[in-house]
Amino acid sequence: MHTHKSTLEEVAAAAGVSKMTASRALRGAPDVSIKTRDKVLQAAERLNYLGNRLALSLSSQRTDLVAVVVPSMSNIVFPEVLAGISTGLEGSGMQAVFGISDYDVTKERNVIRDMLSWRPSAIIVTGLDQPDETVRMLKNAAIPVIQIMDLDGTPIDFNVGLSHCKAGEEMARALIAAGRKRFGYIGSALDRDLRAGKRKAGFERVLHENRLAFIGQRLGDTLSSVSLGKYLTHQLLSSEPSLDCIYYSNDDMAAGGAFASMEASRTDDILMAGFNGLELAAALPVRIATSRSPRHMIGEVAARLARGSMAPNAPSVSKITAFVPEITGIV
Amino acid sequence: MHTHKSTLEEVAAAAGVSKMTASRALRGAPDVSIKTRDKVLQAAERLNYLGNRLALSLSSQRTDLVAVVVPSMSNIVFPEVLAGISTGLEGSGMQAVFGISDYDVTKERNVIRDMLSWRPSAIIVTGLDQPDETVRMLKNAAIPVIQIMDLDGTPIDFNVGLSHCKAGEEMARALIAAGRKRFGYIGSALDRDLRAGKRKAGFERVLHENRLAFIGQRLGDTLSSVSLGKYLTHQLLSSEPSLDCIYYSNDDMAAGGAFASMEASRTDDILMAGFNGLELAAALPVRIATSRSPRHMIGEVAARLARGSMAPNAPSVSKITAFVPEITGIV
DNA sequence: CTTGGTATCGATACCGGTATCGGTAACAGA
DNA sequence: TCTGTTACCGATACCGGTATCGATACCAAG
Repeated sequence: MHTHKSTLEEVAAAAGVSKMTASRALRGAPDVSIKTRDKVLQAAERLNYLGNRLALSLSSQRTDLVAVVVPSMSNIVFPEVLAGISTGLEGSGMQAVFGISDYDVTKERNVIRDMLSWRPSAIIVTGLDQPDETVRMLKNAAIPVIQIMDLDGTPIDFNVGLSHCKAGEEMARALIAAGRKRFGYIGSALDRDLRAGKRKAGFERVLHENRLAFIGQRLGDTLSSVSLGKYLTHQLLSSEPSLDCIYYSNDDMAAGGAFASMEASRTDDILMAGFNGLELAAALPVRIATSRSPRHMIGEVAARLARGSMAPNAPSVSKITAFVPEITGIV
Repeated sequence: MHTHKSTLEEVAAAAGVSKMTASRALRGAPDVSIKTRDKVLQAAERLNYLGNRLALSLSSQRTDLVAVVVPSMSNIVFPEVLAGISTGLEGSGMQAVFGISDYDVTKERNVIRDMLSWRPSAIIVTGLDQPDETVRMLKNAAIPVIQIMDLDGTPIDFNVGLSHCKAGEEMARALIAAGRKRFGYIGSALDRDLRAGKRKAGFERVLHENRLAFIGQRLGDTLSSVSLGKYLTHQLLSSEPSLDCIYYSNDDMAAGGAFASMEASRTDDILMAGFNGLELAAALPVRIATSRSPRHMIGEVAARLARGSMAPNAPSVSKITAFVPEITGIV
């Protein structure tokens, strides 16, 4: 199409030195005189030389690539984790490569396999509920495996996140302490979003401890969304008007619930509770309860672990980094 | 850490054949007997063999990598584009690699350079306002360059998106036709988000054509968010109570505006207009106007172009794919 | 029995860099 | 003058695959 991609060999020839010397000069390695270095740099500039990381990585046996597998890109949660990873990797010379699993274990396995074949220096995956085969593959890769978001399970190497079970429990406790008594639940596709399921289970456990239970619930089968939350809330409110609190699978759904409560003029006697602590939640005209999950921070910590694993004198980092979500929005 | 990564050579040895034959067997290439193929496959299975794409790509001179550079991950727009790219690439054997530029041209240049050094088969970048140096680099890469989101400018190779100038113009025309007369504007960091600036410019042009102008405006200097939109709207409404319509840099900001209008009990006499057509916008308890941008579709089309560029018999695709955003929410 | 075609496989040369080690020149000290 | 360092540079062997071409075996046809 356009011009020709120049190689190190050509740069070396143009500078009148050997390939090896050119390589050293461009990398700023020692054993190169100033004069030679300048000659090479100029030649590289002139030829628009752009290194070839394939060759570099193959030769040096390190890719400085961090593979990242997340289940979805359709709500803001995982993109924020990715942003966190991106910041955390900044200045390290490492590159993140992302893959999406669509909450599908088979797809996840394939994505992970594809990523591993690039021989990344570390891999970050979401959750720790991978099937045995996937775990075997990950262990076999002989690189640090960083499992994020979830803490409820047995990690392979590193684990950064929070306990969704506990998050659900704490939210239930806080709501009960605030005097709520008649609970409903609204969620979507819990068979796929395992973490939402764990939150619900934790919530329900505490309800039972207090001789309570969900009076009514609605489960959607599509991806979570504000509209879905709103729609299901209207349904639930009309069939169970006595509810004074609804727990949602996440903040998107809860925001929809808040809108529904406004439309039904129920904002004063019912409280919606979600999960994530989205920016949106704080701006809503009606207060909703939520657990703030440190998404960006989880990404940053995961990135730091990936970087650390490259450092020769890796300080002994803790294998598990646990965050405790702060609950807000309960009057 | 764990086990040893096995190579093709080892698989070949274990199967009692040459490296070359093993390679052919694993790729399903011809010239391999069924019996030999099975032997190799079994050996590979036994050794947990995982191909090495670095070596593969270096040797075959094609990476099947699609580099993608987006400015941000902190609102849902670009993640949805990435999701679109991901779906569009599915089944093609191509892998997307993402980079974030943070709306910073210098950072964008660096990210692009880093990505190009992986020798991707195509590159997708956001917008067509790259500085000359970056354009030169992109052209020099000798791969198809796909510029997305924006149409207002001169593309390098391919262009998929919509005209933000026109989007602004059309929105203004629609709002004026609906009887709105006293306009305000609320945005944020327009020096960085060039497309939002173009929409504003288009909007303003039409206002002028109709002997109108923004009566008041507020510009934030942080990233756009619902809270920021709400905050600035409260400010603007109190200083310019006569407004009957506010144009926002995007839907996040406009949603914040909608919340502010509710809190100020102004929902009946003022209309908020945004851009993107977010899912959230449709669920809001108060209607806002918006232009629906086909984010997922843009990603899919871009991915298709990236795939097509690999096909030997590339059908002559149009260099420019233009979308016209549909305007909704105007009563 | 020779010839020719087909099926199957392997040897060798890359791809574009880096690691390693050895060589040369210049300069210091004995 | 001889020897030992140090600074600088290049030849060679990889890294782990694929492309290419040639070799071998087998079978049918002449």
